[in-house]
Order: sequence, then C-alpha cells, then structure tokens
Amino acid sequence: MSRKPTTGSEPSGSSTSGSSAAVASQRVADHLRAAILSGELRPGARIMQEQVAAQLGASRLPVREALRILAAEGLTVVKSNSGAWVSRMDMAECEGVYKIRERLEPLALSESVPNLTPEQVAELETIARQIELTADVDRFLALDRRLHLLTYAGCRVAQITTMVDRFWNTTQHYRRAFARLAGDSGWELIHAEHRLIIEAIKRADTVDAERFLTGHIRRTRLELAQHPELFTEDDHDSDHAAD
Amino acid sequence: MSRKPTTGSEPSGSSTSGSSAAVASQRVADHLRAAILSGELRPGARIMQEQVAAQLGASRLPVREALRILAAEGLTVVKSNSGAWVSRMDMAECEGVYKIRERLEPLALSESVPNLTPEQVAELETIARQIELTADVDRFLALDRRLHLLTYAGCRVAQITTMVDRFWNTTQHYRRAFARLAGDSGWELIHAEHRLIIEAIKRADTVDAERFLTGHIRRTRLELAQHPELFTEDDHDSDHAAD
DNA sequence: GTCGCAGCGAATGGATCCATAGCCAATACC
DNA sequence: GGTATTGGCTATGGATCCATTCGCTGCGAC
Repeated sequence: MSRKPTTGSEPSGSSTSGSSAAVASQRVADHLRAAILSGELRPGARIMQEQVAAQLGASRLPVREALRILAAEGLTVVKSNSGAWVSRMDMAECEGVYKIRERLEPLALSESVPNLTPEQVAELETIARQIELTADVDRFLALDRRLHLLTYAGCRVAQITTMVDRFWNTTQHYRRAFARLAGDSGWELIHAEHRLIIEAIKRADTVDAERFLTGHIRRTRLELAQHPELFTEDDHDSDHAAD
Repeated sequence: MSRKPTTGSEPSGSSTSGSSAAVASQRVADHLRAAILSGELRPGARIMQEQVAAQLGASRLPVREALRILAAEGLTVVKSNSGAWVSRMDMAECEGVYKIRERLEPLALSESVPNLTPEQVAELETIARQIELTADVDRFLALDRRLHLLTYAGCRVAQITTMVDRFWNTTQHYRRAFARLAGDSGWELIHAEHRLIIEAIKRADTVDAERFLTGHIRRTRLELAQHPELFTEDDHDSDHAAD
C-alpha cells in the first residue's frame, strides 16, 4: 500500500535511527536490526523474505536489500538459493571481535575524550551509578551500552564510531547471555572498571582511559573464553520468534 | 554425491580473478570493486545502474544489490533517488582510516606471525627486494599490497582480515596518489620499515613487528597530513571512466 | 540582469512475474 | 527392507514494468 512516505527532508538516516526511514530498504533493515538486537530473533533463526515482507507491508525486494545490508553489518548471513539466517558466532569468532574491540575502542575513546562536554561526563557518572543499582540483565545491557557508547560520543571520526557500533551489535546476543551468568564478584569488577574509566575521562587522561578500557574489554574476553557453553546452545529453527 | 557445489557467497572473496561468482550480485560487485581499485573508476565518479547493467549483460537488480554491498564496504555511496558514486574521502576521513589501521593491522600481524610458514616468510623477502627495485608506481602499489597482506596471511580471525582488506581497498586511490609524489628519501624509509618488519617476523617477535608496523602506518599518516592537495582534485563527472 | 517557479526528463525505488536451484518425500529397484 | 533416484514443492534470484523524485532548463517576473 502506498503509505505516504512523509518526504523526509534529509534521508541520510545513518543507522539506528529506528524511526521512519525514507527508503523501504532502510526501514526494513532497521526493523530487522532491532528485532535481532532485542533478542526477538536469535542467532541461527531463519529469516524468510516474504514473511518479513508481508509483516512490514512491503514487497520482497526491500527485504532482500535489507538482508544484504545486514549481512554487510555482520548481523545476518545469506546463502545463495537457500535463505537468510541471523548470524551465529562460535567462540573463536566472538573472541576475534573482542580482540578487535580491544584495539579499536581505546582509539575511539582517545579520539572522544577531548571533545566530551561536561554535561556528557556528568551523564556518564549518572549512568554508572544506575548500573551499580541495577540487577536486571536487560536493563544492565541497555545502560552498559549507553555508558560505553557515550564515552565515544566525542569521537569525530565517523568510521570509528560506525565500526564500534557494528561490533556492539554483532556481539549483543552473546553479551546478554554472558551477563546472565555473571556472579557478584564479576559485577564488582565491572563497576570498578567503569569508575576508573570515567575518572580518567574526567581528568582528560587518555592514556589511563585507554589502559582501563583495554583491560575492561580484555578481561571480558578472557572470562568469555571460559564459558564455551554460551555458544553451544542449539537454536535450530525458532521460527516462532518469540521469547 | 560428489557434487559439492560450495559456491559459498564469500563476501570480499579473495579475488578469484575469474569473476565467476554464482550469484550475479557478487559478480557485479567484484567487477565494480576491481574497476574502483584499478583506478578505472575514480573517487567521485558517478555509477549509473543501467549503464553497468547493460555493460555486464544483467538487469539493474543485481547492480542495485552490488551497490549496496560496495556501500557497506565503504567503496561507494548511494543517495536515495539520486544515484551512486564512488566514495570520495576528505583528508580527515583518510586520516581516520589510517588511525584505525594503526591499531588494527598490528593486531592482524600479531595474530598472523605465529602461523606464517617459512615459505611465506621467504616470499616476503622476495617481495621486499622486488619493491626496492621498483620505480613504477602501479607496480609498487601491487607489490606493497601483496607484501603487507601476506604478512597478515596467518591471521586466523576472519573478521580482522576482512576489515584490513576493506581499509586497504577504501584507501587504494589515495595510496596511489600519495605514492606518486613520494621522494627518494620517502622510498628509503619505506624500504627500511619493510626490512625491520620482516626481520621481526623472522624472529617471530610480535612485539617488535607490531612496533615497526605501527610506526610505518603512523608515519604514512603524518606524511599524508602534509599533502592536503591529494584530496582537492575535483573529479566532477568522469563518466567516460578512462584514464 | 538576476532570482524564482514550473514543467519536463531521466534515473532510482518498488512491485509483480517468471526461472532456477535446493530440499524433502515418495516410489521403484536392488 | 533398504537405498537410490526422481519428481514435486518451496523459496530465492533475476527480469521487466510502473511510480516517484530529483535535477535541469526555460520562461517569466521583479
């Protein structure tokens, strides 16, 4: 149906806008991305083109392009004449992503720190406090994501922030699974790391900020390596797509 | 039985040089990627869907998907209801990519060094010698690319090598422009850095290898920053796509 | 003379239709 | 009774056709 496209003055909706994108491909991609990140579509879940098309009231063509876009982002895999699935990582791949993040995010942080406003720094502390008071896993995930991405908000290099966002997206599901089995001592360490990172940011000390952030990611990677069971959960079909 | 098709949709495939991808989208993407990397399509050049479609004997649909793929790789930009162009970087963006490479490629190298075979190391030295004997810019570019990517050949983490490949692709044109105006002393430094990197690789010393590689990329970035004229060359249309 | 608006053309985005390649199951043969 | 082959079904890939939108050009008004 010809839904009035609202003629967005500036299309340029560069990812994660979530709202009405001018082009259907982006809208479908945003929808699927949100579904994957929220856990509604789990790794390994089959994505049927016409099912998604019918659900969103579009034809299969935008869905196809959206699947290409998401595949390029690493969120889906598309096999010729076979179908599309939500990307599933094995432990080695996930460790690889963490190794990349270990190098990349400190760079993002260094590029960001000099440009952070006092208001943003204050918000960092607020979020950190909220995280320490949070017991709910989903809320922790959302806050943790907001915290870290906010520390990178001053990064002027779009390439870096784009990549950082992508890796946070591709590992979202495994972070959720990982957060579920963290013990109290694990939370304490995370809180300590967050405090140290924020304190270094307040001092505009990029060296220390990088150091603590590297340690934060590295420690998470090493912990992750001790839980291979996170990657063995067979998801088989799950076409019901509900949780 | 033995008919194993295995026409895997390998994104950013290692250039099978035959351009015989099973799916047309990939074939078109490979063709356009090669055209961009070879310099046939320069940054800022307009890419017309039906022109490419006619040239490759396909319909516009695979071309559209190919443009999405290349856009995700950073090689093209697509504007809604407007068209597609070869990505053009300003100096800040190019510096950003170099900053990323400065962090990422040492990681790729560290992951690769323990897995490099003696034959590969020997080939590294051969390529380095060839580079030192080369005066031709295009030949230098090809050899330099082969050299560095070969140093990363042992990296088992596909995510890393994929990204490294992508960044080498997106900066290919600027590397070419940059190489054209390098003086003799510049070449000497490059050769020295290559020798040091390879020597460290031979010793399986990942720390030194990372150190020299970081310096290599960083120095290139700083040199690049002194040549803003590389990014001001207006290319306007260039639909003839010849050089 | 310059700015603005309207109309036209061309290129892209989207939808529908057809061909093809896997996958599964049923059947026939060993 | 088991296995292999074949046939049908389904979902994706590709092509063509239509709608939309952006840009350009020409004309008119200030």
